[in-house]
Amino acid sequence: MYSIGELSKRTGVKIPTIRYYEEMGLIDAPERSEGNQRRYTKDGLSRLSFIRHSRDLGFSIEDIKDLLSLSQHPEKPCHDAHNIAVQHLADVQKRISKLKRLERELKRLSKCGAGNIANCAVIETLADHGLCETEH
Amino acid sequence: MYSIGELSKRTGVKIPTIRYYEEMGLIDAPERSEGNQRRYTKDGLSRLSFIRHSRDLGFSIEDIKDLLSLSQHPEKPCHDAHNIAVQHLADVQKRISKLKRLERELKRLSKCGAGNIANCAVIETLADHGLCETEH
DNA sequence: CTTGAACCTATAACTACTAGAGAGTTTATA
DNA sequence: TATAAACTCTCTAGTAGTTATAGGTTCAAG
Repeated sequence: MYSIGELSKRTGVKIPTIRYYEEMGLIDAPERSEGNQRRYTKDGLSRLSFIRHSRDLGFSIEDIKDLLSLSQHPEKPCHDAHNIAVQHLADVQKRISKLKRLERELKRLSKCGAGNIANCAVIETLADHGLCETEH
Repeated sequence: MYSIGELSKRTGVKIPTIRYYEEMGLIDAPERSEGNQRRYTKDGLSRLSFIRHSRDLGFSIEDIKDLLSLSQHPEKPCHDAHNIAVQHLADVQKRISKLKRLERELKRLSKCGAGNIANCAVIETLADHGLCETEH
């Protein structure tokens, strides 16, 4: 049996976040001690690790709910889990290419040689989208 | 003079968002019509464009406040604007490399050949961080 | 003058947490 | 066994940057 603090240390998930996950229905409400404190089993620990790990990989709470309920049914086909991962991969790739465009723009922008605001490329570029090299 | 709806169409910023920016002090409260509706000038339009453009580039509301007040003082040196942009560039580059690690992991993860959940690499990997190739 | 679109304020929801107050519980040590 | 330190409890509110909703008012065209 782990207290919430121990669970937190073992998984790296902060205490209020664990309680938040409980409220959101990601983890079951655990048993309580006589004094009403949460007491977790090994199962609770591994479920929270799963969540932690999924969050690290950027899955949303909703996605994780789906993944968790899938993982509860080992006999089912895994298209669904697969689809969630592939969809998420697509999202990540979209974000990467958007950020790369942004990086190019900011690099250009930060090469400002002017001495004062009046001729500063940063301000000028922000004021006028037409000066941009790429669309965003 | 533009109504809020016209301003919204011209800048691509949604109406509630414009009102939110006003509340946050990013834009000045504009004059009102006799019936208490907002009426914007060309200045209001270009200020909002500046904001829109800065948000597109991922600057925070606070950064934009600084950039706006800098742009109001053309005689000042532009180190500050420059610093904000450079700092932001560093953030963006950090985000990119984090996402790329994630992309690698997800690509590996989504190549799941199993037929059912029991052997599905997606679920398995999420359940056990030890199976990951990279740190995250 | 009427109608319908656009506008007003105020409030709540969203995501995924984090922080704080004030009270109760558990555990380690004297 | 007493007490103090550390931990946990619930509840509320705050974060960023919007978006949505409700119930009412105003504007512009026909």
